[in-house]
Amino acid sequence: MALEHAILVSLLEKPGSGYELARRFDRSIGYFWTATHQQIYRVLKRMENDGWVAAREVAQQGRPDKREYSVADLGHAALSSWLHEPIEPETVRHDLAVKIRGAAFDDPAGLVREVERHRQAHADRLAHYLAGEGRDFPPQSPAEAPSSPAEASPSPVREGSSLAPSGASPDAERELQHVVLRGGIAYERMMIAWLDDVLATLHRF
Amino acid sequence: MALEHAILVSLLEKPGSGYELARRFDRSIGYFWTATHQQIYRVLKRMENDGWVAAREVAQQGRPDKREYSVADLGHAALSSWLHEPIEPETVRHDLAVKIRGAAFDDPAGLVREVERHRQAHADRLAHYLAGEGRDFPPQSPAEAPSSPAEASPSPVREGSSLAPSGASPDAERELQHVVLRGGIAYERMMIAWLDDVLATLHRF
DNA sequence: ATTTTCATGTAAGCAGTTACATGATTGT
DNA sequence: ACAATCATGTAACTGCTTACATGAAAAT
Repeated sequence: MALEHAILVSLLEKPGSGYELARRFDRSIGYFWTATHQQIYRVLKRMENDGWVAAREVAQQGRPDKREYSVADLGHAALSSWLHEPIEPETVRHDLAVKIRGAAFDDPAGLVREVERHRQAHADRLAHYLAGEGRDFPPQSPAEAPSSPAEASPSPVREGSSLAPSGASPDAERELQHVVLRGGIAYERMMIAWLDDVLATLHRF
Repeated sequence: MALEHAILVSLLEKPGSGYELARRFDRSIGYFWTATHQQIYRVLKRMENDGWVAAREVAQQGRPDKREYSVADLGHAALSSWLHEPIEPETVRHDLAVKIRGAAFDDPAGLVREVERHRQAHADRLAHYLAGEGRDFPPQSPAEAPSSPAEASPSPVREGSSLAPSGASPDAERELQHVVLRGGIAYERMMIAWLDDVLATLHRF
C-alpha cells in the first residue's frame, strides 16, 4: 500500500490541504497514482492520528478555512523506512487487453472505435506531458534532445518546501521529478505505438 | 470490474477448473490481470449462480475430482455486452515512481539496488515473453522482424475450444493473443529503457 | 438564477489480499 | 520423513469506489 507514501511525498514537495492534495492527484502525482478526495481525507485523518502529519488551521478571505497539512518527523521516518524496503515489481491490470482477447469470441471489428478512443486519450496525455516538460524542464545545454537529461536550473515549480528537506538537494528533487515525467512520456509513446499495432491487427478481420 | 470478464475469456479459450484458472492467472492471462485462487473460487461461484458458467464434475485417477467450468450462453452474452460498452483508459499505480520522487527527501543513491531489482524482473519477463512468442508464434513469411505481424498457421496451443466459438475464427483468436503479447513485449522494453534512464539519473547524486 | 470552485466530510458496499484449513497423491 | 502438486474452500480484513450531504463565495 502506497497511498500514505504518495501523500507524504506530495506534502514534502509542498504542504497543502486535503482538497489541494485531491487536485494534485488529478495532476502531477495522479499520473502514476490516483485517489479520490474521500480516500484522501480518510487516510489523512489516520496519518494525523499516527503523528505522521500535522495540521494547521488557515483562515482565508473569500474562501472557507482549510486545514493545511505538513509532514511530521514520524511521517518522514515512515517514508524513509518504506523507501528502504523492497516492493514487488507491480501487478498490472489491463482491461483493454482482456477486451482484445475477448473480441475473438465476439465481433473483432466492433472494438475498433473503443481502441481509437483509448489511442486518443493516450495521445492527449502525451501532449499534456510534453507541454509540462517544456514548461517545467526547459532544455538547458544546447544540442540536447527534448526528452533527455536536463541539468539544474532555477525551479519554476517549487514555492516553499517548509521544514528542512532534510534528505537531499532541490536539484535532486527536480531531476527525479523529471525522470518520472520522462517515464510517463515513454509509457504514452509505447501505448500509442501498440494501439496502432492493435488497430492494424483488428483491421485484418 | 473485469475479473469476471477475464475469467469468461479464459474459459472461452479453454474450459477448466478453478485451480486451472488460478494457474493461468500466473501465466498468460496473468501478464495483464492478476487474481488469487480465493478470489477466483468466489467469483466463479457467483458466476455459476448467475448462470454465466456451468460446472461439470470430472473424476480423475490419482488426483482429486475437479469441477470443470465452461461458459454458458448468459455468460457469453454478458461478455459481449461488456465488450460493447466503453471503459476508461486505465488508472495506473506505479509504486516505484512514488519511491523515485520520494528519494529526493531521503538518500537517492539508496534506491539504486531497488531499481536494479526491478530492471532485472522486467528483463526476465521480457525474455519469458520472447520465448513464448518464439514458441507459439513462429515467424511465417521470411524477411519478417521477430515481433511483427505473423500470418495464420496451424495452432500449437489450442486443444479444444469446446462449444461453438460463435464469435470469430480461431485465426482471430491467435492473432489477437499475439497482439496482446506484443503489447507485453513493448511494455517490458519500455520499462527497461526507462529504468536505465532512472539509474543514470540516480548515479548523478 | 445557475453553475463552478473551494472545502470537508459520512455511509454503504464491493473488490481484493492475507491467513488459515483440509486432504489425497506424488516425488525426493 | 518431508515437500510439492492437485484441488477446494472459509474468515477476517483492508483499500478503494460510489453515492450522498453541507455550505459559502465567485463567476456566468
